[in-house]
Amino acid sequence: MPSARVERDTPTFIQSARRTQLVVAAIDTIAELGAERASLGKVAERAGVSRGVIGYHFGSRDELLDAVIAEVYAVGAREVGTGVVGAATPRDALSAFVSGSVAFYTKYPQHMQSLTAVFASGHQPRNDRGEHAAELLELDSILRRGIEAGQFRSMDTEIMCAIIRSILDVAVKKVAAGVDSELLAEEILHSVLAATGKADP
Amino acid sequence: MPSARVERDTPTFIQSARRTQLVVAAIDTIAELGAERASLGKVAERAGVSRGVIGYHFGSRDELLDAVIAEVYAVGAREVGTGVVGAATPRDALSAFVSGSVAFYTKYPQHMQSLTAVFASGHQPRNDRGEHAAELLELDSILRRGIEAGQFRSMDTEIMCAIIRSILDVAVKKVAAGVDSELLAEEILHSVLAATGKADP
Amino acid sequence: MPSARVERDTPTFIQSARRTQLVVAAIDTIAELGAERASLGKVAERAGVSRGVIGYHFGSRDELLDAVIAEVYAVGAREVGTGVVGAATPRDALSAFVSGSVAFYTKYPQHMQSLTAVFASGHQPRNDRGEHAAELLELDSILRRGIEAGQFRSMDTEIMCAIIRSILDVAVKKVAAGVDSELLAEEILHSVLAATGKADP
Amino acid sequence: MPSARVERDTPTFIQSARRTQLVVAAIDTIAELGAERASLGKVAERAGVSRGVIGYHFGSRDELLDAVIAEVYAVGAREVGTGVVGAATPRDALSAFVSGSVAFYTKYPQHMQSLTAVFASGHQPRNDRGEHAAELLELDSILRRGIEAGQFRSMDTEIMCAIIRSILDVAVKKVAAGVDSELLAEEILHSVLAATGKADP
DNA sequence: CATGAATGAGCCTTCATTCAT
DNA sequence: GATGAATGAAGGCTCATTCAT
Repeated sequence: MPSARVERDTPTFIQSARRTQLVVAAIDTIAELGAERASLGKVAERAGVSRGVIGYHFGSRDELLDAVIAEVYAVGAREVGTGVVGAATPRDALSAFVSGSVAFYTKYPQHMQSLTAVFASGHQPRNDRGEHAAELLELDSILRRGIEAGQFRSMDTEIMCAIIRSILDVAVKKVAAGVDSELLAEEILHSVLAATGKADP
Repeated sequence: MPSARVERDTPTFIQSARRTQLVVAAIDTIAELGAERASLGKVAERAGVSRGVIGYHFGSRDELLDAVIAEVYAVGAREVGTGVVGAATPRDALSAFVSGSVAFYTKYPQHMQSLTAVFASGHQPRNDRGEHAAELLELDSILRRGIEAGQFRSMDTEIMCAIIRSILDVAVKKVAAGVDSELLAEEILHSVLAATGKADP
Repeated sequence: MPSARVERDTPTFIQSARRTQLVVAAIDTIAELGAERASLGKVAERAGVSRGVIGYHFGSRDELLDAVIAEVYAVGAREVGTGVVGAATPRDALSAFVSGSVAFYTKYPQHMQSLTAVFASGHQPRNDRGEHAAELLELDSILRRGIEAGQFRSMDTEIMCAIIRSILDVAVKKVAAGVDSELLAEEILHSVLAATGKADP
Repeated sequence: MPSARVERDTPTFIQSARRTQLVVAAIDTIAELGAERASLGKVAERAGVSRGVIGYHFGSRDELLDAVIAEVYAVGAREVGTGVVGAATPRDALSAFVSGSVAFYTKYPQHMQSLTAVFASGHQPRNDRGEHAAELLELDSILRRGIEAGQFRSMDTEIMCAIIRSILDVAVKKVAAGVDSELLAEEILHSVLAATGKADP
C-alpha cells in the first residue's frame, strides 16, 4: 500500500469538509497570486493547516487544481444555470447567461479569476468530467437555437462562443478591479446582444 | 555589473543579432509553453546557445521579457499602425485596427500569444516606455472620435477598449488553433462593429 | 513562506536537534573554509543531510549565519561570563575576560574562528539581539570602571576595546595553529594588562 | 600556443602601466567590497577597461590577487622601511615601524584594507617571493635585538609579532572609519611599547 | 594588445512530493 | 487523519575562464 490517498465511494463528512476548505483556500490563493505562484505551502498556510494535508487529501497538485476547476464550475453552474433554464426564448437565455455570469463574478470574485489563472498556467485537467465542454455546449446550444428561431444572425457558433466567453473575461478582470458591476453588466450585455443580433446599421 | 547586459550607444551588429535571436527564441518558447514554464534554460536550448548567454545579453529574466514585450509591440505597431493611420473615418480606423490585428496574429502567430502569456504571468515591465498605454490610448482615441463623430454609440470607452482587446484575444487563440483566418476576421470584425455601432432594431 | 523556517513557540526536540546539528556543521565548515567558501551544499554534506534541509530549518543562508553568530555568542558568554562576573576588581575582571576568552578559544577552536570569518565576509546579522553590542559594552564598561578606580591608565576606551579584541584574535588564530595555550594566554594577558596599565617604564 | 599570458623578462612599458592600473583598481574594489565580492568584472569596470584585459595581463584571478599583495607589500615597505632603517635603537625602530605603519594606512587607506581582505578570503599566494615572511622577520628581528639589548622584556617573539600586527589591524579599520589618525597612532604606539616594554610597577 | 562573446560550473532559493510517526 | 521532516530537482543569477577576431 503506497500509503493513502482518499478515494472512497462515500467520503467521510470530515473529508469533504477538509477538501472544501482546501479548495477554497486554493481558489483565494490562486486569485491573489496566480496559479504558478500559488504553491501548496501558501495554500496550506491560508487554510491554516500543515503542508502535508494537501498531499493527503489530494494526491498531487494537479488534482487540487482539478478540484478547483470542478468547484468553480459547480458554483458557476448553480449561479448561472437557474436563470438560463427558466428563460423563455434563446435571446432571454443568452441575456440570462451573460447577466448571470457577471452576477456570479460579482458574488464570487475569486472563483472565475482563479479558474482563468489555472487554465492560463497551462494546466490540463485530468478528471475532466466534461464540465467545461458541457458548459460550452450549453452556450453553443443557446446560439444554435437562437439562430434557428431567427432571433440571432447566422454565424459560426464556435467562434461566437469564444467571443462571448472572452467578453465575459473582461467582466472577471473589471470586477476584480472594482468597476461598478451594473455598468459593466450593461455594456457587456449590450455588446453580446449586438454581436449576436440581426440588427444592421 | 560585471558580466552585465550590454548597454552601448551603438550596439554591435552581432549584439543586435544575438539579442534578436534570443528574443525570437523566447517568443517561440513562451508561446509554446507559457511564460512560467519558459525557463531560461529552455529558451537557450531553443536558441542553440548556452544558458549563460542570456545572462550576458540581458541582465535578467525580467529584461528578457521586457525585450519580448518591446519586440511584439514594435512588430505589432508596424503591422497594424499603417492601416489605422490611413483610415478616413473612426469607423474605418476601427476596422483597420481589428483587421490589421487579426492579420498580424496570422502573420506572426506566436507574437501576440507570447505577449498575452507574459502579461498573464504577472510580469510587470520596467522599461515600459509607454507602448502599452500608448496603444490603448490609440484605441480609446478612435472610440472617442467615433462617438463624437456620431459613428459609434455612446459608451464607456474604457470598458469597450477592454472588450475589443478581449475579442481580439479570441483571434490569437483561434489562429493558433488553426481556424481559418478570413472567417475569423469576419466574425470578429462584425462583433466589434456591432458592439460599438448605433443600435438599429 | 511555504516550506519556510520553523517558528513555533515550543520547538520540537527533533527540530532543536537538527538545528543544532546544522549550526555545528556550519561552524566547522566556516572555520575550515571561510564564510564565503562554506556553501550550503558543503554544510549539508558535512552534516550528512540533503541540501534542502537547511532551507527547511532556516529560511535562508543569512539566517543560518545568524544562528551561527547566536550560538557562538551563547557559548562564549557562558564560558567567559562566569569568571568576569565573579571578579573583585576591574583588573581582575579584565584578566578573567582575557583568560576566559583564550580558554574559550581553546575549548571550542572553531567557534570564534567561524564568527570572525562570518563578520569578515560582510554578513550583517538581522536578528541582532544586541549580543555583539552587549559584549562590547561589557568590555568597555570594565575599562571605564578600571580607569575610574585608578587601576587603568587614562585612555580612549573605544580604541582600546578594539585593540583588546584584536589581540584576542591572535589567540584565535594561534590556537588553531596549535600554539601552546598556556604560553599564549600568558603573553596575551601580559600585553593587555600592559596596554591598559599605568606602569611607566 | 595556448594564446598568451605575458611573461617576458622585460615587460613593455605599456604592459607595466596596464598592470599597475589594474592592480590599483583591484585594490580599491577589494577595499570597498571585500575580496570575494570584488569580481573581475567590477575591477575591470572600475579600471575602465574591458573584462578580457585582466585575463590577458594576469592569467587568472589568483595571479591578480598575488599582484595586489605584492603591490601592497612594495608600497608598505617603501613607506615604513625608511624610518625603520634609520632608527638608532630597537625601541626607536619599533616606534618607527608602528608610526610608519599607521602613517601608511592613513596615506593609502585602501592598501592594507585590501590586503587584509585578500588574506581573510582564504587566498593563498602562489608567487610568494617571501615578502610576507620577510616583513615578519624584520619585525621579529627588531624584537630580538631589542630583547638582547635589554630594551624589551623577554617574550615569545613569534606571538608578539602576531600581537603587534593585530594591533595594527585596528588602525587599518579605524582609519577607514575616519578616526583621528594622531589619536590612533598615540594609543596604538603606547599599547605596543607597553606590551613589549619591561614591566615597571 | 584588447575586446566582446560565450561557456559551464556553482550558488541560493523555491517547491512538489514522499514518508515515518 | 494529520503533521513535520526530508529530499531532490529545477530555476535564476553570478562569475572565472576561454576564445576568435
